[in-house]
Amino acid sequence: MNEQQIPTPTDAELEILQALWAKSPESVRYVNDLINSRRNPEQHVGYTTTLKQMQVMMEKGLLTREIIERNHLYSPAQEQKETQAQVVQELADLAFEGSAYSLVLRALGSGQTTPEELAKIKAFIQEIEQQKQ
Amino acid sequence: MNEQQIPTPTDAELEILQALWAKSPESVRYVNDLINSRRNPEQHVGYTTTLKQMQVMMEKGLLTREIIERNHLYSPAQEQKETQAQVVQELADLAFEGSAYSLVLRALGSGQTTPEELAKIKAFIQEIEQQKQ
DNA sequence: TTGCGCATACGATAAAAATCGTAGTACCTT
DNA sequence: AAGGTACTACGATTTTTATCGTATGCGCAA
Repeated sequence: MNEQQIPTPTDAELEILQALWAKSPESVRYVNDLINSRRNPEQHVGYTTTLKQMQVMMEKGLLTREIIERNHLYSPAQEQKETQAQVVQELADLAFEGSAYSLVLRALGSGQTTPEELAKIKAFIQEIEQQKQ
Repeated sequence: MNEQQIPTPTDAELEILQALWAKSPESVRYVNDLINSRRNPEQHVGYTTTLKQMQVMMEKGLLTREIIERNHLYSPAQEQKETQAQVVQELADLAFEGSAYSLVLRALGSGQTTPEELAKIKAFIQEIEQQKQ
């Protein structure tokens, strides 16, 4: 029986997860540095803030931890794609009447995607269509 | 000069916007009823909660208001598609390293889209590709 | 004309999320 | 052995978001 029920991450938690998706297991120091390297200096976040955040995420079941040489190394408890699917679904519910379809249209419509990416998306759709038969 | 700088809506605010995208201008009563009709009774939200929320949204510039026969009717200050593009971008930044492309792949990958929708998405991509030439 | 129903205003509170300060501990360096 | 450095634990605070209670005003029906 799957009794987990992992909550969907908050914004700050997603930022941390993103760091760990890039590389894990990793230390709080690594995560904190990476996050701050992506922010402008005015909104740097303190080390203990990230630490506390990650401790809370452990309790929530969002992260796992291993202790190596008295250092704590964290990893995401879920696969990246699972979490991503979860947050996309949440946004779809909140702003697109639950329709992943209209979310996709909007994402494509804002012109951020390159021609190569468009081609890959088409190819991906083909794949799905094949499978479904 | 466009001096607006409208903040991106919170979750509760998106719920309200969704109601007004369906029909506007409309009253607080309408919005509150619609929201509650989509929730299970345990988490119904009080009328004054929605009212207050919408008043705050006015101040933030998310809604506009007109007074007709001493009733207040609200409308979204932005087009639906603008706001939607905004929140998609935000989610992309937060969970997809800023890439709308990988967000789209994930949305498509979770199998919520029907064959018809897939076809329409392909068609839409064609359109974009035409335009770009 | 009285009072009920329905509306808005708005301060207060509650709940959730994010940030930080301080203390404690271990290791290394001198 | 003492001091510096780097780590974790954890309570407390701040900030943001969400919810609500109470006061107040207006129109309509009895």
